[in-house]
Amino acid sequence: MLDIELIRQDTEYVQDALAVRGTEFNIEKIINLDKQRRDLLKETEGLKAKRNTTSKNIGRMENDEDRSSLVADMRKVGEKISQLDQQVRGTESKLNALMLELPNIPDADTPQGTNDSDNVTIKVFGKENDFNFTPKPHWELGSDLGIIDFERGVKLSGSRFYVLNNAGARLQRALISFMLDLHTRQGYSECYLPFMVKEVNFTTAGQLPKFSDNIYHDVEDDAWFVTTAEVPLTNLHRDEILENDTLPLYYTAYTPCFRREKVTAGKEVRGIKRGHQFDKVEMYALTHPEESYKVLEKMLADAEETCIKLGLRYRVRRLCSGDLGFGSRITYDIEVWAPGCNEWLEVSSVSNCGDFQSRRANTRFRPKKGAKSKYLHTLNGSGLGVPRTLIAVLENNQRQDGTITIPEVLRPWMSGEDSIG
RNA sequence: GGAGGGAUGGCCGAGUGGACUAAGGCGGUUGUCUUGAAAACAACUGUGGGGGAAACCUCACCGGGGGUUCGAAUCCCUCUCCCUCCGCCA
Repeated sequence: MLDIELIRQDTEYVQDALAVRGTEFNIEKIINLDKQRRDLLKETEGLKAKRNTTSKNIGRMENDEDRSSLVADMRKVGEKISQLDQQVRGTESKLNALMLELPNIPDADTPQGTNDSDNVTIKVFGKENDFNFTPKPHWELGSDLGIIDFERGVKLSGSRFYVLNNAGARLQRALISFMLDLHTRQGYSECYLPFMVKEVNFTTAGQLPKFSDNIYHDVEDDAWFVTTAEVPLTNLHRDEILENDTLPLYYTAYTPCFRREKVTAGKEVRGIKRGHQFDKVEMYALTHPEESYKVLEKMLADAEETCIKLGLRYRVRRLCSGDLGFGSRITYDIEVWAPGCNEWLEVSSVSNCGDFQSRRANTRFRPKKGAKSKYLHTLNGSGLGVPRTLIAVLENNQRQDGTITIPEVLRPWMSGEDSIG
């Protein structure tokens, strides 16, 4: 959510700043509703003040005649008030609905562009693996080794679901444990979250109202399946005022992620790259406004370290304005190289949302004892998406005979074994 | 799923239609006293919105929403959550 005061006072700036996202937004309508709201408030509150003092006087009055005449007057005032209140409510809900549809203002450092081809690669780390054979894609490796079962996944749940067996299942669990332990050492506190949350959590995090098509939910119980741990984490401190010295707060959490993505079958969804259910370890931070850019760099470095420790070749890209997420001001993507699929796979998105989510969530901090509370900044970053990391681990560590070398850092969770197959 | 009991400020807790401008206590902040601290005493001590250059004025908020009334923490309806008991259950 943007600051209505900013929109009011610097309308042109907001209009221009949002335009770089490539969509038009009706700021003027918001300005008008805001004006209308304040005018109505002035009127209705004046009447309420009058009624309050008069009602107090009525309680003290002895003279029945004066009394009943005032009561009659106030009855009329009351009718006018409830009429105006209704108008206020109507105006506010219209205004709020429009405000919720405005995305965040991209940071000055976010490059302008229209789609992912305009994203800017700022770093490539690691050398290309020197295979003296043609590396296989993971769907071949996985099927041959009996660790990924696509057919039975489809039997159970339909297309884009799979079953992991034996070393495949263990390797995924190893990755999750490795990531959580690493992030804990990096200063994040681990938490286990509900995988179903109420609708309001999605609005707060900025996934609703815009992305309702992508979320699985049960209407009867107001239970919405998380699309990312970012959603519950954004709401962990909803409606709270945090003490100054508790910031920054760092969290890490593993959750499955459920997404009703409507991507047509084909190269984009081959293998385990894009399922309706996938695991992810998330990093999240709540910070002072003036610290969020420093924390953004820390979180990027922390996500990179995950790739480095796993021995994966990766690149870092800065997303352009047209590819930027709804709530983000600035985002780095990390992509790892998968030699079997022959492509870069996005395994992490690290974003600074500024106060966009904290306004929606009403999460504030108090800069000093007795001072006015302020909205804090929130950041999120994957650390990392598990299936794609698994793909990269399998494809990069394959040997000519189809077996896999298990990366050293994962062996503690693989009973010390050094290979699969 | 059934029956009953609850929800009041940072915390405890009083409050059944008009002085609630929410008692009292605890906690917190500041001050007096003190070499310093403790104790004692005193004052202050919620959130958000609107107006205003500011001082300040004003509105709303006693779990959420709606209603009755000139006037609601208080009465009515409804929802949520918590507790106790019964049933069911991995």
